[in-house]
Amino acid sequence: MAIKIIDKNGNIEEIDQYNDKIEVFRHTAAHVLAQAVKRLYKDVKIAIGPSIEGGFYYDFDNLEITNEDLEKIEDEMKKIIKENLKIEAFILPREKAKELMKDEPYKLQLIEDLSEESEISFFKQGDYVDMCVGPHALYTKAVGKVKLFSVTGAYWKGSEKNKMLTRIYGTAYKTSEELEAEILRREDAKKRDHNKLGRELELFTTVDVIGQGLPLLMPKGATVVQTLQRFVEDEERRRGYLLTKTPFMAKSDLYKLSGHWDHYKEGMFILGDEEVDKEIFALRPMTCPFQFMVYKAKMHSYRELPFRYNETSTLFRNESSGEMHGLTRVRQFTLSEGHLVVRADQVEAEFKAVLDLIKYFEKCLGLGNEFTYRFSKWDPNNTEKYINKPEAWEATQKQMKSILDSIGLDYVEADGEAAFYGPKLDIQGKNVYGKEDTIITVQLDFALAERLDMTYIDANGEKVRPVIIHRSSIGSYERTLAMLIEKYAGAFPLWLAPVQVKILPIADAQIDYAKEVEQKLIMAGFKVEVDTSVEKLGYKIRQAQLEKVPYMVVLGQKDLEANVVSVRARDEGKDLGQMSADALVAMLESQVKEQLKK
RNA sequence: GCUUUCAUAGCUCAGUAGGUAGAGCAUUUGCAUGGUAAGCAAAAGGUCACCAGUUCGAUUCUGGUUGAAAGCCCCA
Repeated sequence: MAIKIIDKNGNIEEIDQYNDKIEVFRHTAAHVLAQAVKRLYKDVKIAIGPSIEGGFYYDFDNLEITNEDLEKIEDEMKKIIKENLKIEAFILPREKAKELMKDEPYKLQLIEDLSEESEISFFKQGDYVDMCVGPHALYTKAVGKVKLFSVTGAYWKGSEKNKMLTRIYGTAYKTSEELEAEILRREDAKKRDHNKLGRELELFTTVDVIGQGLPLLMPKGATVVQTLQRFVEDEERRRGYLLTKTPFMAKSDLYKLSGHWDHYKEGMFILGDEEVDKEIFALRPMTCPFQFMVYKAKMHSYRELPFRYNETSTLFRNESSGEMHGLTRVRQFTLSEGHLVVRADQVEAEFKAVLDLIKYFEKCLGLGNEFTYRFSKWDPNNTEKYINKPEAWEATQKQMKSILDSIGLDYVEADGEAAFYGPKLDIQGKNVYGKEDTIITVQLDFALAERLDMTYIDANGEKVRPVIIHRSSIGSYERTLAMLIEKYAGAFPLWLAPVQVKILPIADAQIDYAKEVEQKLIMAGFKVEVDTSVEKLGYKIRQAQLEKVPYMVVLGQKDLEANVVSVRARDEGKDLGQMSADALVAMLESQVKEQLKK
């Protein structure tokens, strides 16, 4: 059955499928929400209410409610939908529009932002009129089933300088089955949330008296990070990287040289008081200037370049208090951070090699499909935030774009997301709730070599400025761990699992044998635990499953006598039967090898 | 930093309309148990996040601090 929608000029279109224009119905749902709020609360001012991925929201001023009130508003929305109000579109000239919206200060501001000659469109449903470009459903019944999720604050026009409004989030679907499925999906996402699951699996914890944004990796979490770190450092060495270990802090002089003092001071932990102390220090928020000093410690010939420095680098950033979240937004984190000092003619090849390394890590972690690419450019109007050299920005961005295009990378462009010294390729990951974070970044830097007076001697004996590529290969270990927890719902692939094999002796008589098998697996490099409790086997298996251990080894009298082990795999709950301990080691080794295949 | 909500045992939560608190799971002990998804019993465990105020008395009311959740603004 066709559903009708109406645009701002009053044209009516018939569509077959609700889902083809789902954003239209959700946008209309936002209007229904505003209408419901207006009916229930006097003196509320409306701001804007668009459809967004997965739903819609509407912003209000002068509305003080809590989550408990949402049910009441939802009921009013259902009533409006049931009333099946007809939606009418009309257009007014600017002055008339202002007259109509005289009691809606936010709408008036929006009118002010529009050009003088523009005509302004309105949509009306019953007693409610909203200024809006549409289109909308022709009748409120077409909105379908609605659900409100939360009430939060949001700045007017997205600027912290403006007033904070009250935002209500919700969603709409054609049928209640689809709506129920979405609610279930959201509940399921909660179960994978690294901030919950990571604590349950004893990967990390936080402590009030230690502070916000300072998670503690517990033995299991630390083991996963250690596995990752060894893997990254070994692979980088194979690819010609040179390891550095540089200080976690420096005098302010260093950051003044690099420009971080001017551009990033707010984000740094500063030790000492500029007014009082002769010398003040700051914990490092990036490794760049430290590794540059390693380069500068001696003269370099053009023949030596490129230099590829990497460091498993602990960084400190003084994030504002409302930002901290689990392992994804913290004040201290460890980044696989590297800087390549290259000649201009090497930029392209080195940039591509960095991407190749990143792709390899993505593959081994199984995160390839989770990522999207963002080409982050500067904002020429924001000279506060960026080094103000328009020609250099244009040239560097052009070069980066051509490299990205030449390897056929699928990316989106974003203005105003660059580093202060150059454009970035950001590799973005999404958490279980759809929120995006930068996981890995590669940056082309035209500025810092000059600021820090870095040079090499070219074939003519002249001093020349190198180009610098800033790069991470796996991102911050904390944030990557969070991605992995959510991707695998805690059931890590064998090579990453903090406990790879759990040995379950059936009775005390097999404990010595269990220790023997454990020793064999440990010597082969595997992470093993023996369950020495006196519980029944079924109970032990249940525990191992809750811990999401990849392999369980059951040892009973029969196994001991035959000198074999009975193996169960976590995945698909497969029973692999009896095998010798050596065969088990061989099986595990080949599986790890397969998982890390180039 | 801002808006809203919140903080009771290791975890999940109940409770006290102001008189210092309870359950399930986990832990410990005893008993039971050689074989595939939670055996039975007992014990232990809490300055009810912290600091003030009101009160004869505060875990409960008020204010502040710290920490947590969702979102905004920022950001790897």
